[in-house]
Amino acid sequence: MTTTIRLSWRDVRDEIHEAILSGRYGPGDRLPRDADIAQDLNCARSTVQRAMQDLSDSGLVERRRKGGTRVRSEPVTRATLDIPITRREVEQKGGRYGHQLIRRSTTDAPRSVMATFELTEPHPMLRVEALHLSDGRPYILEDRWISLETVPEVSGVDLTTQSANEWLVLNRPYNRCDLRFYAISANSRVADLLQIETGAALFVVERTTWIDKAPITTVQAITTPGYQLLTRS
Amino acid sequence: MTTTIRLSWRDVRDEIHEAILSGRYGPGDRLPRDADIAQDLNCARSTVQRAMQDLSDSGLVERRRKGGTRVRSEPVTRATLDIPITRREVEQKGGRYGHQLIRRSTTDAPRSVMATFELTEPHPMLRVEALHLSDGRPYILEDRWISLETVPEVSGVDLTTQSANEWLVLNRPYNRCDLRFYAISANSRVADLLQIETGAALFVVERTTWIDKAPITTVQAITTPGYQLLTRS
DNA sequence: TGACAAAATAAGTAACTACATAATATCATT
DNA sequence: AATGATATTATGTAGTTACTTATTTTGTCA
Repeated sequence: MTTTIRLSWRDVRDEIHEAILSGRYGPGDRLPRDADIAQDLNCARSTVQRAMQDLSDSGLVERRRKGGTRVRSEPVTRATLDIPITRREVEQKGGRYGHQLIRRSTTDAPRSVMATFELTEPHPMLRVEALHLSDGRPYILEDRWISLETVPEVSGVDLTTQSANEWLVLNRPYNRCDLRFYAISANSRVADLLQIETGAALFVVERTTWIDKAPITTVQAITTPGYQLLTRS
Repeated sequence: MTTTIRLSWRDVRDEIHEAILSGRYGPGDRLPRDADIAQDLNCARSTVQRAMQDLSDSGLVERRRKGGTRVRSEPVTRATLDIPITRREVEQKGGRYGHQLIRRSTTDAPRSVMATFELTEPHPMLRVEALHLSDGRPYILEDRWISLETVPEVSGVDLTTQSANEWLVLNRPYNRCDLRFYAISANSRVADLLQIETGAALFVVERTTWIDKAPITTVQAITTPGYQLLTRS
Protein backbone atom coordinates (compact mmCIF):
# COMPACT_ATOMS: atom_id res chain seq x y z
CA MET A 1 0.00 0.00 0.00
CA THR A 2 1.38 3.39 -1.00
CA THR A 3 1.60 6.07 1.64
CA THR A 4 -0.05 9.11 0.14
CA ILE A 5 1.88 12.15 1.26
CA ARG A 6 -0.17 15.23 0.72
CA LEU A 7 1.89 17.95 -0.90
CA SER A 8 1.22 21.52 0.08
CA TRP A 9 1.59 24.26 -2.48
CA ARG A 10 4.70 25.36 -0.60
CA ASP A 11 6.23 21.94 -1.13
CA VAL A 12 5.43 22.15 -4.80
CA ARG A 13 6.85 25.65 -4.99
CA ASP A 14 10.07 24.58 -3.31
CA GLU A 15 10.30 21.58 -5.57
CA ILE A 16 10.08 23.74 -8.67
CA HIS A 17 12.33 26.37 -7.16
CA GLU A 18 14.89 23.71 -6.42
CA ALA A 19 14.66 22.43 -9.98
CA ILE A 20 15.46 25.91 -11.25
CA LEU A 21 18.26 26.51 -8.77
CA SER A 22 19.92 23.22 -9.59
CA GLY A 23 20.08 24.29 -13.20
CA ARG A 24 17.56 21.75 -14.47
CA TYR A 25 15.79 24.74 -15.98
CA GLY A 26 17.88 27.76 -16.92
CA PRO A 27 16.95 31.39 -17.55
CA GLY A 28 14.45 31.62 -20.38
CA ASP A 29 13.57 27.93 -20.33
CA ARG A 30 9.99 26.86 -20.49
CA LEU A 31 8.67 24.72 -17.67
CA PRO A 32 6.22 21.87 -18.20
CA ARG A 33 2.58 22.84 -18.07
CA ASP A 34 0.88 22.95 -14.72
CA ALA A 35 -1.16 19.88 -15.44
CA ASP A 36 1.92 17.80 -16.23
CA ILE A 37 3.74 18.94 -13.14
CA ALA A 38 0.65 18.10 -11.13
CA GLN A 39 0.66 14.59 -12.54
CA ASP A 40 4.40 14.21 -11.94
CA LEU A 41 4.13 15.27 -8.34
CA ASN A 42 0.81 13.56 -7.86
CA CYS A 43 -1.19 16.57 -6.76
CA ALA A 44 -4.00 18.72 -8.12
CA ARG A 45 -3.39 21.35 -10.76
CA SER A 46 -4.71 24.00 -8.39
CA THR A 47 -1.85 23.25 -6.05
CA VAL A 48 0.68 23.72 -8.82
CA GLN A 49 -1.15 26.89 -9.84
CA ARG A 50 -0.79 28.29 -6.36
CA ALA A 51 2.89 27.42 -6.25
CA MET A 52 3.50 28.98 -9.65
CA GLN A 53 1.61 32.09 -8.65
CA ASP A 54 3.98 32.52 -5.76
CA LEU A 55 7.08 31.97 -7.87
CA SER A 56 5.70 34.45 -10.35
CA ASP A 57 5.03 36.99 -7.59
CA SER A 58 8.56 36.68 -6.34
CA GLY A 59 9.92 37.36 -9.80
CA LEU A 60 11.58 34.01 -10.46
CA VAL A 61 9.23 32.92 -13.17
CA GLU A 62 6.98 34.48 -15.80
CA ARG A 63 3.64 33.07 -16.87
CA ARG A 64 1.51 33.79 -19.88
CA ARG A 65 -1.69 32.24 -20.96
CA LYS A 66 -1.10 29.76 -23.68
CA GLY A 67 2.58 30.72 -23.60
CA GLY A 68 3.19 28.65 -20.52
CA THR A 69 5.60 29.30 -17.70
CA ARG A 70 9.22 30.19 -18.19
CA VAL A 71 12.15 31.06 -15.98
CA ARG A 72 12.81 34.79 -16.09
CA SER A 73 15.81 35.43 -18.25
CA GLU A 74 16.72 38.68 -16.53
CA PRO A 75 16.24 37.85 -12.88
CA VAL A 76 15.44 40.67 -10.48
CA THR A 77 15.80 41.03 -6.77
CA ARG A 78 12.31 41.66 -5.52
CA ALA A 79 11.85 42.94 -2.01
CA THR A 80 9.02 44.20 0.11
CA LEU A 81 9.31 47.25 2.29
CA ASP A 82 7.17 48.26 5.22
CA ILE A 83 7.13 51.93 6.02
CA PRO A 84 5.27 52.58 9.26
CA ILE A 85 3.86 55.83 10.56
CA THR A 86 6.79 57.87 11.86
CA ARG A 87 5.43 57.95 15.40
CA ARG A 88 5.25 54.18 15.42
CA GLU A 89 8.75 53.88 14.02
CA VAL A 90 10.19 56.08 16.74
CA GLU A 91 8.32 54.24 19.45
CA GLN A 92 9.38 50.86 18.11
CA LYS A 93 13.01 51.93 18.34
CA GLY A 94 12.34 52.80 21.95
CA GLY A 95 12.25 56.56 21.53
CA ARG A 96 9.76 59.09 22.88
CA TYR A 97 7.93 60.58 19.94
CA GLY A 98 7.27 64.25 19.40
CA HIS A 99 6.71 66.57 16.50
CA GLN A 100 6.77 70.24 15.64
CA LEU A 101 4.85 72.10 13.00
CA ILE A 102 7.33 74.41 11.32
CA ARG A 103 5.33 76.05 8.61
CA ARG A 104 1.88 75.80 7.11
CA SER A 105 0.73 77.63 4.01
CA THR A 106 -1.77 77.45 1.19
CA THR A 107 -0.62 77.84 -2.41
CA ASP A 108 -0.99 76.37 -5.84
CA ALA A 109 1.22 73.39 -6.54
CA PRO A 110 4.62 74.42 -7.89
CA ARG A 111 5.78 72.81 -11.08
CA SER A 112 7.76 70.10 -9.33
CA VAL A 113 4.70 68.96 -7.42
CA MET A 114 2.48 69.21 -10.50
CA ALA A 115 4.98 66.95 -12.21
CA THR A 116 4.95 64.26 -9.52
CA PHE A 117 1.16 64.19 -9.63
CA GLU A 118 1.03 64.44 -13.40
CA LEU A 119 -1.17 67.54 -13.15
CA THR A 120 -1.66 70.00 -15.98
CA GLU A 121 -4.03 72.46 -14.31
CA PRO A 122 -3.22 74.70 -11.31
CA HIS A 123 -4.09 72.84 -8.12
CA PRO A 124 -4.60 74.42 -4.67
CA MET A 125 -2.53 72.75 -1.97
CA LEU A 126 -1.68 72.88 1.67
CA ARG A 127 2.03 72.85 2.30
CA VAL A 128 3.13 71.58 5.69
CA GLU A 129 6.66 71.48 6.98
CA ALA A 130 7.14 69.52 10.17
CA LEU A 131 9.82 67.97 12.28
CA HIS A 132 9.47 64.51 13.82
CA LEU A 133 11.39 64.11 17.06
CA SER A 134 12.76 61.13 18.91
CA ASP A 135 13.52 61.80 22.55
CA GLY A 136 13.33 65.49 21.78
CA ARG A 137 16.00 65.30 19.07
CA PRO A 138 15.27 65.83 15.36
CA TYR A 139 14.51 62.54 13.61
CA ILE A 140 12.86 63.29 10.27
CA LEU A 141 12.14 66.56 8.54
CA GLU A 142 9.15 66.43 6.27
CA ASP A 143 8.05 68.80 3.56
CA ARG A 144 4.54 67.88 2.55
CA TRP A 145 2.01 68.98 -0.04
CA ILE A 146 -1.62 68.02 0.43
CA SER A 147 -4.27 68.41 -2.27
CA LEU A 148 -7.02 70.72 -1.09
CA GLU A 149 -9.25 69.48 -3.86
CA THR A 150 -9.07 65.84 -2.78
CA VAL A 151 -8.72 66.47 0.96
CA PRO A 152 -10.45 69.82 1.65
CA GLU A 153 -11.18 68.95 5.28
CA VAL A 154 -7.50 69.03 6.15
CA SER A 155 -7.77 72.81 6.35
CA GLY A 156 -9.73 72.46 9.55
CA VAL A 157 -7.36 70.00 11.22
CA ASP A 158 -5.00 71.08 13.98
CA LEU A 159 -1.69 69.76 12.76
CA THR A 160 0.19 70.66 15.91
CA THR A 161 -1.54 67.97 17.99
CA GLN A 162 -1.42 65.20 15.42
CA SER A 163 1.14 65.15 12.63
CA ALA A 164 -0.09 65.41 9.05
CA ASN A 165 1.60 62.07 8.50
CA GLU A 166 -0.55 60.37 11.06
CA TRP A 167 -3.76 62.24 10.29
CA LEU A 168 -3.55 61.35 6.62
CA VAL A 169 -2.68 57.72 7.13
CA LEU A 170 -5.57 57.25 9.52
CA ASN A 171 -8.11 59.34 7.63
CA ARG A 172 -7.17 59.17 4.01
CA PRO A 173 -6.29 55.72 2.81
CA TYR A 174 -4.83 55.57 -0.66
CA ASN A 175 -5.00 53.42 -3.66
CA ARG A 176 -1.71 54.06 -5.29
CA CYS A 177 1.61 54.90 -3.73
CA ASP A 178 4.90 55.76 -5.38
CA LEU A 179 8.12 55.79 -3.43
CA ARG A 180 11.46 57.28 -4.34
CA PHE A 181 14.72 56.97 -2.47
CA TYR A 182 17.84 59.06 -2.85
CA ALA A 183 20.52 60.99 -0.97
CA ILE A 184 20.99 64.73 -0.53
CA SER A 185 23.54 66.97 1.07
CA ALA A 186 22.20 69.05 3.94
CA ASN A 187 21.93 72.69 2.96
CA SER A 188 22.18 75.30 5.70
CA ARG A 189 18.44 75.45 6.38
CA VAL A 190 18.04 71.69 6.63
CA ALA A 191 21.22 71.40 8.69
CA ASP A 192 19.89 74.04 11.01
CA LEU A 193 16.52 72.38 11.49
CA LEU A 194 18.01 68.91 11.98
CA GLN A 195 20.82 70.26 14.14
CA ILE A 196 23.57 68.70 12.07
CA GLU A 197 26.54 69.85 10.01
CA THR A 198 25.92 71.53 6.68
CA GLY A 199 26.86 69.16 3.87
CA ALA A 200 26.04 65.95 5.77
CA ALA A 201 24.75 63.10 3.57
CA LEU A 202 21.08 62.46 4.27
CA PHE A 203 18.83 59.65 3.14
CA VAL A 204 15.54 60.84 1.67
CA VAL A 205 12.25 59.03 1.15
CA GLU A 206 9.73 60.66 -1.14
CA ARG A 207 6.22 59.30 -1.04
CA THR A 208 3.30 60.24 -3.28
CA THR A 209 -0.20 58.89 -2.80
CA TRP A 210 -3.40 58.92 -4.80
CA ILE A 211 -6.95 57.72 -4.35
CA ASP A 212 -8.03 56.43 -7.73
CA LYS A 213 -6.72 59.21 -9.99
CA ALA A 214 -7.01 62.00 -7.43
CA PRO A 215 -3.80 63.25 -5.78
CA ILE A 216 -3.72 63.08 -1.99
CA THR A 217 -0.28 64.03 -0.81
CA THR A 218 3.38 64.05 -1.67
CA VAL A 219 6.02 64.26 0.99
CA GLN A 220 9.77 64.52 1.07
CA ALA A 221 11.02 62.96 4.29
CA ILE A 222 14.62 63.91 5.06
CA THR A 223 16.15 61.60 7.62
CA THR A 224 18.95 62.34 10.04
CA PRO A 225 22.50 60.97 9.60
CA GLY A 226 22.81 57.26 10.29
CA TYR A 227 19.25 56.47 9.30
CA GLN A 228 18.82 53.14 7.52
CA LEU A 229 15.85 51.61 5.80
CA LEU A 230 15.65 47.82 5.90
CA THR A 231 13.54 45.30 4.06
CA ARG A 232 11.07 43.55 6.22
CA SER A 233 12.19 40.22 7.58
CA MET B 1 -35.32 36.87 -13.31
CA THR B 2 -32.24 37.89 -11.39
CA THR B 3 -29.10 38.52 -13.34
CA THR B 4 -26.34 36.63 -11.58
CA ILE B 5 -23.22 38.76 -11.71
CA ARG B 6 -20.19 36.67 -11.00
CA LEU B 7 -17.93 38.44 -8.55
CA SER B 8 -14.22 38.09 -9.00
CA TRP B 9 -11.98 38.01 -5.95
CA ARG B 10 -10.73 41.42 -7.01
CA ASP B 11 -14.28 42.76 -6.83
CA VAL B 12 -14.65 41.31 -3.38
CA ARG B 13 -11.32 42.74 -2.32
CA ASP B 14 -12.26 46.19 -3.58
CA GLU B 15 -15.63 45.94 -1.89
CA ILE B 16 -14.02 45.21 1.47
CA HIS B 17 -11.31 47.76 0.89
CA GLU B 18 -13.95 50.34 0.13
CA ALA B 19 -15.82 49.43 3.31
CA ILE B 20 -12.69 50.07 5.31
CA LEU B 21 -11.81 53.28 3.51
CA SER B 22 -15.28 54.68 4.00
CA GLY B 23 -14.89 54.19 7.71
CA ARG B 24 -17.45 51.42 8.04
CA TYR B 25 -14.66 49.47 9.71
CA GLY B 26 -11.99 51.44 11.53
CA PRO B 27 -8.47 50.50 12.62
CA GLY B 28 -8.59 47.53 14.97
CA ASP B 29 -12.17 46.56 14.12
CA ARG B 30 -13.03 42.99 13.47
CA LEU B 31 -14.55 42.15 10.10
CA PRO B 32 -17.30 39.55 9.67
CA ARG B 33 -16.11 36.03 9.11
CA ASP B 34 -15.30 34.96 5.57
CA ALA B 35 -18.36 32.75 5.32
CA ASP B 36 -20.72 35.59 6.23
CA ILE B 37 -19.14 37.99 3.78
CA ALA B 38 -19.44 35.30 1.15
CA GLN B 39 -23.15 34.96 1.85
CA ASP B 40 -23.64 38.73 1.86
CA LEU B 41 -21.94 39.18 -1.46
CA ASN B 42 -23.35 35.95 -2.82
CA CYS B 43 -20.08 34.28 -3.68
CA ALA B 44 -18.03 31.34 -2.47
CA ARG B 45 -15.96 31.47 0.66
CA SER B 46 -12.88 30.68 -1.38
CA THR B 47 -13.38 33.91 -3.27
CA VAL B 48 -13.54 35.89 -0.04
CA GLN B 49 -10.51 33.99 1.19
CA ARG B 50 -8.55 35.03 -1.87
CA ALA B 51 -9.60 38.64 -1.47
CA MET B 52 -8.69 38.65 2.21
CA GLN B 53 -5.35 37.07 1.46
CA ASP B 54 -4.56 39.94 -0.86
CA LEU B 55 -5.64 42.57 1.65
CA SER B 56 -3.53 40.83 4.23
CA ASP B 57 -0.53 40.76 1.90
CA SER B 58 -0.84 44.44 1.25
CA GLY B 59 -0.84 45.17 4.95
CA LEU B 60 -4.35 46.58 5.31
CA VAL B 61 -5.75 43.73 7.33
CA GLU B 62 -4.53 41.08 9.75
CA ARG B 63 -5.89 37.55 9.95
CA ARG B 64 -5.60 34.92 12.61
CA ARG B 65 -7.14 31.52 12.86
CA LYS B 66 -10.08 31.55 15.15
CA GLY B 67 -9.34 35.24 15.87
CA GLY B 68 -10.86 36.33 12.61
CA THR B 69 -9.87 39.23 10.42
CA ARG B 70 -9.30 42.72 11.70
CA VAL B 71 -8.24 46.04 10.22
CA ARG B 72 -4.63 46.78 11.08
CA SER B 73 -4.57 49.37 13.79
CA GLU B 74 -1.15 50.66 12.81
CA PRO B 75 -1.32 50.84 9.06
CA VAL B 76 1.90 50.56 7.08
CA THR B 77 2.89 51.60 3.62
CA ARG B 78 3.92 48.43 1.90
CA ALA B 79 5.81 48.65 -1.34
CA THR B 80 7.57 46.29 -3.66
CA LEU B 81 10.95 47.03 -5.16
CA ASP B 82 12.57 45.46 -8.19
CA ILE B 83 16.32 45.64 -8.31
CA PRO B 84 17.63 44.43 -11.65
CA ILE B 85 21.14 43.34 -12.58
CA THR B 86 23.21 46.49 -12.93
CA ARG B 87 24.00 45.82 -16.57
CA ARG B 88 20.31 45.58 -17.32
CA GLU B 89 19.59 48.75 -15.39
CA VAL B 90 22.17 50.72 -17.36
CA GLU B 91 20.94 49.36 -20.65
CA GLN B 92 17.33 50.08 -19.80
CA LYS B 93 18.24 53.70 -19.19
CA GLY B 94 19.77 53.76 -22.64
CA GLY B 95 23.40 53.66 -21.56
CA ARG B 96 26.24 51.51 -22.82
CA TYR B 97 27.29 49.18 -20.04
CA GLY B 98 30.83 48.49 -18.96
CA HIS B 99 32.60 47.43 -15.83
CA GLN B 100 36.04 47.38 -14.30
CA LEU B 101 37.51 45.05 -11.76
CA ILE B 102 39.35 47.21 -9.26
CA ARG B 103 40.58 44.75 -6.70
CA ARG B 104 40.25 41.09 -5.90
CA SER B 105 41.54 39.40 -2.78
CA THR B 106 40.97 36.44 -0.52
CA THR B 107 40.65 36.90 3.23
CA ASP B 108 38.61 35.89 6.18
CA ALA B 109 35.45 37.88 6.72
CA PRO B 110 36.06 40.99 8.81
CA ARG B 111 33.85 41.53 11.80
CA SER B 112 31.39 43.77 9.97
CA VAL B 113 30.76 41.07 7.37
CA MET B 114 30.56 38.35 10.00
CA ALA B 115 27.91 40.44 11.68
CA THR B 116 25.76 40.86 8.57
CA PHE B 117 25.87 37.12 8.00
CA GLU B 118 25.44 36.30 11.67
CA LEU B 119 28.63 34.24 11.62
CA THR B 120 30.57 33.27 14.71
CA GLU B 121 33.39 31.28 13.12
CA PRO B 122 36.09 32.67 10.79
CA HIS B 123 34.89 32.36 7.21
CA PRO B 124 37.06 32.53 4.05
CA MET B 125 35.81 35.03 1.53
CA LEU B 126 36.56 36.53 -1.83
CA ARG B 127 36.45 40.30 -1.78
CA VAL B 128 35.77 41.99 -5.09
CA GLU B 129 35.72 45.70 -5.72
CA ALA B 130 34.35 46.73 -9.08
CA LEU B 131 33.06 49.72 -10.92
CA HIS B 132 29.98 49.62 -13.12
CA LEU B 133 30.05 52.10 -15.98
CA SER B 134 27.38 53.75 -18.07
CA ASP B 135 28.66 55.18 -21.35
CA GLY B 136 32.14 54.91 -19.94
CA ARG B 137 31.36 57.02 -16.90
CA PRO B 138 31.24 55.62 -13.33
CA TYR B 139 27.75 54.51 -12.37
CA ILE B 140 27.96 52.26 -9.31
CA LEU B 141 30.91 51.30 -7.16
CA GLU B 142 30.51 47.93 -5.52
CA ASP B 143 32.42 46.39 -2.67
CA ARG B 144 31.50 42.74 -2.50
CA TRP B 145 32.25 39.79 -0.25
CA ILE B 146 31.57 36.28 -1.52
CA SER B 147 31.59 33.21 0.70
CA LEU B 148 34.21 30.76 -0.51
CA GLU B 149 32.60 28.04 1.53
CA THR B 150 29.20 28.35 -0.13
CA VAL B 151 30.48 29.39 -3.56
CA PRO B 152 33.97 27.88 -3.93
CA GLU B 153 33.79 27.80 -7.72
CA VAL B 154 33.85 31.60 -7.91
CA SER B 155 37.63 31.41 -7.45
CA GLY B 156 37.93 30.08 -10.96
CA VAL B 157 35.71 32.67 -12.59
CA ASP B 158 37.15 35.51 -14.66
CA LEU B 159 35.45 38.53 -13.12
CA THR B 160 36.82 40.97 -15.67
CA THR B 161 34.63 39.63 -18.48
CA GLN B 162 31.45 39.21 -16.48
CA SER B 163 30.80 41.20 -13.34
CA ALA B 164 30.48 39.35 -10.05
CA ASN B 165 27.00 40.86 -9.83
CA GLU B 166 25.91 39.18 -13.01
CA TRP B 167 27.76 35.92 -12.49
CA LEU B 168 26.22 35.44 -9.06
CA VAL B 169 22.70 36.32 -10.07
CA LEU B 170 22.82 33.91 -12.97
CA ASN B 171 24.65 31.10 -11.22
CA ARG B 172 23.78 31.36 -7.57
CA PRO B 173 20.12 31.94 -6.88
CA TYR B 174 19.31 32.74 -3.32
CA ASN B 175 16.66 31.97 -0.81
CA ARG B 176 16.82 34.92 1.45
CA CYS B 177 17.77 38.49 0.69
CA ASP B 178 18.16 41.43 3.04
CA LEU B 179 18.38 44.96 1.73
CA ARG B 180 19.51 48.09 3.48
CA PHE B 181 19.40 51.64 2.19
CA TYR B 182 21.21 54.67 3.47
CA ALA B 183 23.30 57.66 2.50
CA ILE B 184 27.02 58.28 2.85
CA SER B 185 29.39 61.12 2.18
CA ALA B 186 32.02 60.37 -0.45
CA ASN B 187 35.45 59.98 1.10
CA SER B 188 38.47 60.79 -1.02
CA ARG B 189 38.95 57.26 -2.31
CA VAL B 190 35.29 56.82 -3.31
CA ALA B 191 35.21 60.32 -4.79
CA ASP B 192 38.30 59.50 -6.81
CA LEU B 193 36.92 56.24 -8.17
CA LEU B 194 33.52 57.73 -8.99
CA GLN B 195 35.09 60.92 -10.34
CA ILE B 196 33.06 63.22 -8.13
CA GLU B 197 33.69 65.77 -5.40
CA THR B 198 34.77 64.59 -1.98
CA GLY B 199 31.88 64.93 0.47
CA ALA B 200 29.10 64.44 -2.12
CA ALA B 201 25.99 62.72 -0.75
CA LEU B 202 25.65 59.23 -2.19
CA PHE B 203 22.80 56.76 -2.02
CA VAL B 204 23.87 53.27 -0.97
CA VAL B 205 22.18 49.90 -1.38
CA GLU B 206 23.49 47.03 0.68
CA ARG B 207 22.36 43.57 -0.28
CA THR B 208 23.02 40.32 1.52
CA THR B 209 21.94 36.94 0.20
CA TRP B 210 21.78 33.42 1.56
CA ILE B 211 20.87 29.99 0.29
CA ASP B 212 19.05 28.30 3.13
CA LYS B 213 21.30 29.23 6.05
CA ALA B 214 24.51 29.47 4.03
CA PRO B 215 25.87 32.94 3.24
CA ILE B 216 26.37 33.70 -0.44
CA THR B 217 27.35 37.32 -0.81
CA THR B 218 27.04 40.76 0.67
CA VAL B 219 27.59 43.86 -1.38
CA GLN B 220 27.67 47.55 -0.75
CA ALA B 221 26.66 49.36 -3.91
CA ILE B 222 27.54 53.04 -3.85
CA THR B 223 25.64 54.97 -6.47
CA THR B 224 26.65 58.19 -8.18
CA PRO B 225 25.05 61.57 -7.37
CA GLY B 226 21.52 61.95 -8.67
CA TYR B 227 20.73 58.25 -8.48
CA GLN B 228 17.17 57.44 -7.44
CA LEU B 229 15.52 54.16 -6.60
CA LEU B 230 11.82 53.92 -7.44
CA THR B 231 9.12 51.45 -6.49
CA ARG B 232 7.92 49.38 -9.36
CA SER B 233 4.85 50.68 -11.11
C1' DT C 1 -10.27 28.68 42.44
C1' DG C 2 -7.16 26.87 39.43
C1' DA C 3 -5.61 23.63 36.14
C1' DC C 4 -6.32 20.93 32.50
C1' DA C 5 -9.17 18.60 29.02
C1' DA C 6 -12.58 18.97 25.52
C1' DA C 7 -15.43 21.50 22.38
C1' DA C 8 -16.13 25.06 19.27
C1' DT C 9 -14.68 28.32 15.93
C1' DA C 10 -12.65 30.72 12.03
C1' DA C 11 -9.11 30.75 8.95
C1' DG C 12 -5.87 27.65 6.07
C1' DT C 13 -5.24 24.09 2.71
C1' DA C 14 -6.19 20.70 -0.91
C1' DA C 15 -8.90 18.27 -4.34
C1' DC C 16 -11.88 18.33 -8.11
C1' DT C 17 -14.88 20.48 -11.50
C1' DA C 18 -16.25 23.81 -14.78
C1' DC C 19 -15.73 27.53 -17.38
C1' DA C 20 -13.19 32.15 -18.92
C1' DT C 21 -9.60 34.36 -21.31
C1' DA C 22 -5.49 35.42 -23.68
C1' DA C 23 -2.31 34.06 -26.93
C1' DT C 24 -0.99 31.31 -30.43
C1' DA C 25 -1.43 28.13 -34.33
C1' DT C 26 -3.93 26.59 -38.13
C1' DC C 27 -6.33 26.86 -42.13
C1' DA C 28 -9.29 28.67 -45.62
C1' DT C 29 -9.87 32.56 -48.58
C1' DT C 30 -8.46 36.16 -51.37
C1' DA D 1 1.85 35.70 -49.63
C1' DA D 2 -1.17 38.40 -46.88
C1' DT D 3 -5.41 38.35 -44.26
C1' DG D 4 -8.70 37.08 -41.26
C1' DA D 5 -11.72 33.67 -39.15
C1' DT D 6 -11.48 29.62 -36.19
C1' DA D 7 -9.61 26.06 -33.33
C1' DT D 8 -6.43 24.96 -29.86
C1' DT D 9 -3.99 25.43 -25.74
C1' DA D 10 -2.26 26.74 -21.22
C1' DT D 11 -3.12 29.65 -17.60
C1' DG D 12 -6.71 32.25 -14.78
C1' DT D 13 -10.77 32.21 -11.98
C1' DA D 14 -14.88 30.60 -9.40
C1' DG D 15 -17.51 27.15 -6.91
C1' DT D 16 -17.98 23.21 -3.90
C1' DT D 17 -16.60 19.91 -0.65
C1' DA D 18 -13.78 18.06 2.81
C1' DC D 19 -10.57 18.26 6.00
C1' DT D 20 -6.62 20.66 8.96
C1' DT D 21 -4.86 23.70 12.34
C1' DA D 22 -4.38 27.37 15.53
C1' DT D 23 -6.73 29.57 19.04
C1' DT D 24 -10.14 30.59 22.24
C1' DT D 25 -13.96 29.26 25.06
C1' DT D 26 -16.11 26.30 27.89
C1' DG D 27 -16.63 22.87 31.11
C1' DT D 28 -15.15 19.47 34.40
C1' DC D 29 -12.65 17.84 38.09
C1' DA D 30 -9.46 18.26 41.86
